[in-house]
Amino acid sequence: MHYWLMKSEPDAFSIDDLAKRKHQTEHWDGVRNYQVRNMIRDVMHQGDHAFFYHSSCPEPGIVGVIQVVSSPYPDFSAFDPENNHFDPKSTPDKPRWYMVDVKLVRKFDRIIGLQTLKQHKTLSRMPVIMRGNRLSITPVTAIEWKFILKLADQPLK
DNA sequence: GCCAACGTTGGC
DNA sequence: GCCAACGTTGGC
Repeated sequence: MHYWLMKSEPDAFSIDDLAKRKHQTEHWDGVRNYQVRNMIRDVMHQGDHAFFYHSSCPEPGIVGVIQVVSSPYPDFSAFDPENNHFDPKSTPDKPRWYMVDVKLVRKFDRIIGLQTLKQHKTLSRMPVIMRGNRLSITPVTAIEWKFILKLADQPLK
């Protein structure tokens, strides 16, 4: 069982978009980075939980929790020439890119902002708070996971 | 295999 | 819109 943090630009796909999908479930396509591909394909499992992170937006931060509800399978958006993430080197016979389906578990009452994440020493090793981090999916430790959930449920002063 | 050029990400 | 960081590409 693993924990993850999954980034998405809310302009492209937000947690509210996920909430509107059938069964509040959608495939997480578009990963085109080998490190991330390898984690999806080789480490990620059905049942894993992940934080949904909004990036490149007015208020970047963690906005909720999602769950991996499929095994990894070939990212078919790579096969479609009309798709932004089309990759002619990936074919159904020899897929290069993989994805999973994710389901909404909960949306936080408030965003756990990047600034908040940076304030806590417990979270100082999370890649997401480091400048220049380019991985759209990163592992989260059990300690970080619990700590962030506590933050999310802490009453506001 | 090196590395410069280029493209993308993402915070600000 | 700027720019730092870093991945990818391609010439050699």
